[in-house]
Amino acid sequence: MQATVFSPHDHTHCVSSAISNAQNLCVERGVRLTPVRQRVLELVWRSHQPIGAYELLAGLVKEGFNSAPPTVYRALEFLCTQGLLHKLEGINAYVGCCNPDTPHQGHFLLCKDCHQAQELDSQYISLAIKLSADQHGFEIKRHTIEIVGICQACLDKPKKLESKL
Amino acid sequence: MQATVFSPHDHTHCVSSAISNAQNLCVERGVRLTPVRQRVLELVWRSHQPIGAYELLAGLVKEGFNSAPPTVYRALEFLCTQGLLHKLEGINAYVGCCNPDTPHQGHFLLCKDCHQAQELDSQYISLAIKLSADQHGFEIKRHTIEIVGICQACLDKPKKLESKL
DNA sequence: TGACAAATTGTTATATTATAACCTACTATG
DNA sequence: CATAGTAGGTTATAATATAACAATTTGTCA
Repeated sequence: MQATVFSPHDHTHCVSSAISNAQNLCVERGVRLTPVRQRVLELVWRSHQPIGAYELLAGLVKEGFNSAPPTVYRALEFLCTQGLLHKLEGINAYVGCCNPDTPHQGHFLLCKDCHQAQELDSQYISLAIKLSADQHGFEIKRHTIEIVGICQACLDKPKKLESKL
Repeated sequence: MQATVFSPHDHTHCVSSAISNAQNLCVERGVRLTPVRQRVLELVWRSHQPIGAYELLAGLVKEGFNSAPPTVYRALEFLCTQGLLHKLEGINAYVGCCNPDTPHQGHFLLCKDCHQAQELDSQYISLAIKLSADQHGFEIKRHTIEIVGICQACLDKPKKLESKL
């Protein structure tokens, strides 16, 4: 099976490579990855799970940024617009995008147990959606695909201790 | 093209048939479609668009129900659990389900212009999602599919007046 | 350089969405 | 009618998000 967020990996590397990739992209696009924006991006990537706006805010404040909610929401809006993050609508949380170079809408598997989010890259899903929309003469602007369930790692885990209590 | 919410139709009939269908279903299932629950269901169906919890609350209060937010959220939870409504996560709003007899997850086209929601019934989307999840050994509990864009009716409409101003 | 325009962030206040906790009233059943 | 379970009422507050305006920084170009 391919590597996923559900399997162990060097997350520090994920973070640093995501940041440097973002820096390059922003230079190419002539937009500014300001300190606040970069810090938010790092905080999202550093989290091993989707993370909410107010948790990010707490992170910023802890690091000396003099921030309030609008600061975070603006940074999140910028980062989502640039395709560097995706928002998970079902849980009001944000995750880093693994492939921001080619802008796209995210499709996600969300584990109810470990709370990790795995971004999918399925041509079939995109195609099926396109077909359905076309049948209705509907012009797609964006879409949200969030699949909630239990990931393989959690399915394989031994049952919780509570069963022994 | 098939009839959709985007095309004109007798909405009064939609409402009354949805309610009587719901009444039958609840009897069959041995659950109670109480006055508050039925009223919320009617208000959702009567709206020509997805409708939010607080707007529903206002409707209840206007009709003499002595209600507060928990009342509405409880009714919505019941109705969603029974498959009588779907929640649109992207806009925190609710729509009636056209086929509550066979429980399912909704797939929606949401028009940015007229704000109507069309529920899809695409085997392809369901299949594509199932395939992707299976590839990752992921067990699906539920999913959210929301496609935002412009519906055919709105695409066909003459351009807005503002272009003449 | 200096001055202006545009973009970004700070700041305060508030809107919107949702739930916790506890109490009361109703409903079905024996 | 006693009572257990379900539903709704009530108050308070949590969690999420934005409006509006001021201050600051950045880029540009005369």
